[in-house]
Amino acid sequence: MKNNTLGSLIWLRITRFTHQSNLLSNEFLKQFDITTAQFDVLMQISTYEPITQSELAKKVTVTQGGISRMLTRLEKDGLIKRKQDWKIKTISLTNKGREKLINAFDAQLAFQSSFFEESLTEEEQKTLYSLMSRVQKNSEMKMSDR
Amino acid sequence: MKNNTLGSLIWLRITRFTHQSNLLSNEFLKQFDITTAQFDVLMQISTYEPITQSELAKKVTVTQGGISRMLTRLEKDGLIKRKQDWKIKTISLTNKGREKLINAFDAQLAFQSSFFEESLTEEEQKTLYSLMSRVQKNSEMKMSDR
DNA sequence: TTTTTACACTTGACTAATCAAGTGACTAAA
DNA sequence: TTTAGTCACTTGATTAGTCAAGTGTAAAAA
Repeated sequence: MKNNTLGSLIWLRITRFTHQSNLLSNEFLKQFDITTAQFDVLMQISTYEPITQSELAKKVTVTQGGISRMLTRLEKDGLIKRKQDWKIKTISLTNKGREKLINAFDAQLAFQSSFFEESLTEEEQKTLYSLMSRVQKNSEMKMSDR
Repeated sequence: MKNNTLGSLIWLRITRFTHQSNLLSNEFLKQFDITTAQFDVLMQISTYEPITQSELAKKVTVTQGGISRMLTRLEKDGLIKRKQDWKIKTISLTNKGREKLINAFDAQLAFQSSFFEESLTEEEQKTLYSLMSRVQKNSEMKMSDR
């Protein structure tokens, strides 16, 4: 077993950061009685509603099965509604869901941003964004040609 | 709802990348009959063995409960062994676990690195590493003072 | 000596995701 | 008109994690 590569060190940092910031974010969002994953889904619905489940699944990069269960939970909490239109199901926010999202939106974005604003300058954040964009696009490409 | 901040855009890229690269990595590691999370744990055990469960939990940034379940799975597969020493349990690799890790190690590190090597220059990778290190350390700090 | 405290670990209830097999409804070929 | 196919969605089995309450053992206090 040879030594750690630069790439594997970056990978570890990114993985750890994602895990930690997710935990902190879930803790933060508890005041709105919502999780990070749910916030993500609600955001996408509010942007694209009315939207089908399969389209939504693609937007949040989750499988059909994953989105099905997630929506079941959100529906149970009364945040979204599914309507059987023809043979597909159309998703939209309920008033309760819309309210919850509006309440959480600014706070959550500020919270997410704080991770970077606290540790990097504006210039460095721009650099990080451009580097991560390229890395992420590359992995997206790898996903599609499987 | 005001517009997206720079930080929230970075956050999205990082989150998506982590999710995608994890899926791809799990797919890749199937040839070794192991998952990304398991590889991570085996790596830490091999570096620090013999190690207690609570120490290990800290190394892989997972809760006590999480590591307990993970080790149950790894033990069931015969990759690690737990020994009740005094009142604490000491974890170490079995021969099977050590072999599996040695087999997968180089390939997995090369796989992880490929994400960055394919999309960034050596110089850019160094920049990304230094930026992500600072961001991750900041989130680690936030984790500890809760 | 009994009782409390502290620590290491486990477990139950839950969220969130995967894959793969299973429904249910409409569409097109036999 | 029956049959086969396709598409959108659901569901069962599994992995992986959280939190919080529970268990068992050893040391310290009563």
